[in-house]
Parts: sequence; structure tokens; C-alpha cells
Amino acid sequence: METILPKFDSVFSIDCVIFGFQANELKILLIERNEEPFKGWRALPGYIVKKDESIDDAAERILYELTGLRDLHMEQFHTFGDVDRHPQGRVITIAYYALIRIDVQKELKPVTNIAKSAFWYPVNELGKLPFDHAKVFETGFQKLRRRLGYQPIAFELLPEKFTLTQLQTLYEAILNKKLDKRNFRKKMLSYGFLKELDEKQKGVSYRAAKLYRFDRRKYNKIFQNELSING
Amino acid sequence: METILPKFDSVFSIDCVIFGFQANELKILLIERNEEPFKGWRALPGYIVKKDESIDDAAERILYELTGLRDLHMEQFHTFGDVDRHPQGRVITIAYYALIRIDVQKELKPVTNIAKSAFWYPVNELGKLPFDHAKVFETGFQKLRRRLGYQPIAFELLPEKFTLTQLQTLYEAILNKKLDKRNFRKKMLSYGFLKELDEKQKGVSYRAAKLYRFDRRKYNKIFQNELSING
DNA sequence: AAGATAAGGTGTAATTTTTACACTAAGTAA
DNA sequence: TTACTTAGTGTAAAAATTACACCTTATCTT
Repeated sequence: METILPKFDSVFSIDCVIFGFQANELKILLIERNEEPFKGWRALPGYIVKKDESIDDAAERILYELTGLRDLHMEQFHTFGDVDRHPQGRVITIAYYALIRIDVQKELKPVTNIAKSAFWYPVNELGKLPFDHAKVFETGFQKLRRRLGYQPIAFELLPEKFTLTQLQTLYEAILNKKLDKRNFRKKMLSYGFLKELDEKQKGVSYRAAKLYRFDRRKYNKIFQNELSING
Repeated sequence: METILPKFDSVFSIDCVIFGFQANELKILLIERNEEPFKGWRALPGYIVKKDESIDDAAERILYELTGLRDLHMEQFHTFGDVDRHPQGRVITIAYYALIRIDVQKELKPVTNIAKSAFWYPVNELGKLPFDHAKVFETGFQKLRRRLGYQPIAFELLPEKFTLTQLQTLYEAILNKKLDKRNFRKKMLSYGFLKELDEKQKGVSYRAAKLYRFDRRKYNKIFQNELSING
């Protein structure tokens, strides 16, 4: 039983792959669609770009409208333009990604009724996604993995104060690979952009770990050098 | 004296940044525009995507029509979507890049009259370009530079048989940086994907250098490992 | 309060990779 | 034959990476 849908002209859309880290799991932000096609499905937050807004602005607006989240730094990572990727006509989508701290404060609540709800969902349990969203997600995940290797982006996913074990667990989740504890710590600390705090973890039923904070100033120094290649 | 131009609806376009290496200089492929706006200007080869073709197909077609070049592997690298980037209306452009051997055999000859001509132009002498083409080029160049660090793409720019000095000169042109001859050779040879030939350079008025060929099978092995990160 | 449990935290030696550095060899041209 | 130009080569020091295991500290249980 298929619904008959109107055809539309060429349009641009935005899809967002927003990463978060919660309960030692890597998650992305999904919505439940409230529109055909794929009404009721879990999908990446995405919608159509207006004629009078830049694609970067559109990405921000669409994410906000569909999830209630604002003011995060999104970055474009790929454009998907197969002819038949949308059943209703030609839709080229520009995919954006961002990393954010999952925070109980930040309520997820769509402000349009294009989405029924928005929620965090583990990347390992995505199941079937509509359109080419599986491919979009996979491309974004690869981008994240690669970028982790040359930019210390992990801190955007962690709470402001974190333990080295949390940091390591996050790296392991993104890279899908076990890392050596001593070497990991040695390396991370050697960069010099982690500030050790006079505080310890709370609420754990074992020896509490020291907390660290990310020092953006020192990070920037290292990031500047990042492009340099040996001569 | 401004020409009055028709406004058009939202459209997608493709722009191409095609790199080549000639006379020890890094060059890109430009066309002379034969259409308003910017008629007569040097510009990146670019045009509008048709409704019934994927963006990848469009990129190939457009490059062919504007320059006569075919069958090169292009890859998307960024999408430019500012509202006012095109004077006639909303045009979002998807930028592609490729590396090719500049070859006297391959004639540059537009097959439409959208372009008056096509030619190689040194990246260091680009001057003013129309639209946001300067930004498009710069982004593509950065992408090239970065990619050189993790994929042996230099061989796509060199003739099939090349000397180590040519290879080094190319690296230096892309990275804009002098490299140490002994260390460069040691490193390149250590990868094991360069095959030393029983041939020497010809036509030089000094000691001829050995020629090498790139061994794609071994390259693939190394490229497979490329994503691995220390554990 | 003693013991069990669970994660926190630490150092070293071997190996590999990177860096800095300068002269002789070979071919061509005058 | 000599001058010129680029080809081609090795080594030692420094830095980065890897592999690897045990004691410490806090909490919870009995």
C-alpha cells in the first residue's frame, strides 16, 4: 500500500550527524519522522534549505527546529547527490556533523512538527535508516575517526572535567580498538594541553580518579603545528 | 555598464579543480569563459548539474564539455552555498578535484562554446578569479596538501616513469617547502612501492638519473594500512 | 576491622623512526 | 682536460613508539 506523493523540483537539503558520548557509548542524534515518506521512522535530522539562507545557516536552523539544539559548531563533510536518493524528486543533501556534550540540561524537543521527537541513539544499534542515511552516517563516522587522529576533538564530547580513563574509553569507542593504558596516558599528558585539577571523580564505588580539564590555549598551539610536515 | 541578466531558480553546479604538474610547476586547469557573467575571464571549469544525472556523473560530463578531458577520477571535496555567490540567483556548487598527468597527447579543447578555451595555469599566478573560485581553489589546494600526507597521490601527477628528484620537486611544490634529499629518498624507497627500472632519464645535459615506476599493487597494501592508529 | 573487589596510577628497556648533515660519482659541454 | 651540473649515498644522535605488570587507593561486604 503506497501513498502517492507529489513530485517536487530540484532542492537542497541538509542532514546532520551529531555525535555524543553517554554511558561509555558513542551515540548520534536521531529524530522520529512525522512526515511522509518514512513517517514514523528513525532518521537523521534533516530538512530543506530555504532560498535566502546559506547552507551553514540552514544547517543550524534545521538542527534547531528538529531537535531544539542550538549554537553548536557544525561542519560540512560531504554532499550526496544520487538521482534517486529521494523518492519525491531530485534532492541533493549536504551532510554536516558536529560533536557535542550530551547534557541532561539540554532538552531535546523539536520546535516544528516535522519531527515527532529527538533522542540519542547508540551508533552500534542504528538498524535501518531511511533514504541513504546509513551511507551518510557511515561517511560521517569515518570522517570523525580520521579527524580524531589529527585533532584533539574528543574533548568536545566529554564533560568539562573528565578522567583519563573516560578519555581513553572514548578514543576506544571511536576507533573501535583497545589502547594501552600507560602509553595512552603518557602520550596525552605529553601534549601538555591537559590541566590536572585538584579534584577527584565523585560517586564511584572504587578509588576515585583525578579530573582533568582541556586547556584550549595550549591546544591551539599544537593545532597550529598540526599541518607541518617533515622537511 | 552592466548587462542585465535573467534570474534563475535554485540550481546545483559543479566546479572542478584539476591539478597537473608541468615544467616543475604545479598547475590547474582553467577555461576562458564565453558566457556572461564574467565573460572572457579565466575561471575554474564549472557548469550546471542536470536534473537526471548524479553529481558525480555531472562532474565528469562538465569537465569533458568544457575542456575535452575524460576518464579521470574526480572526487568531491567541498560544497559552497553562500546565498550571494552567484549574481544571477541561488547556485550551490559542489567542488571536485582530480590529479592528472599533463600530457601533450591530451588536447585541451572545449566541446561546447560555454568555454572559449581551456589551458593549464600555474597555481602561483592565478590572479583574480570570478565568483568564489579563489576560495574554491584554495580549499581544494589545502585538501591536496593534506591528502599528500597520507596517500601517495603524487604519482598521479607524474609521468609513468620518473626520477626521484622529480618526485621530490613535486612534493616541494605542493608542500611549498624544501625537503632533505637523502631523507626523502630513504623514506620513499622504504615504502617499497617504487620499482627501479633499467632505464635512465634522457635528453639532459648532465648525469642522467635512474627512472622509477609506481607499483600500484604494493601501494594498495600500504594504503590499506593507512587508517590504522597506534594501539 | 578485615578482606574482597575494582579501578587508579605508575616506569623502563628495546625498537623504530626521524632528523641533521657533506662529499664523491657520473655524464655532458666547452 | 677541465669545468659544470646533478645523481647518488651513510651514519650517528635524538625522538617517538611499543610492549609489558604490579602496587595503591577507595569502597563495599561480612
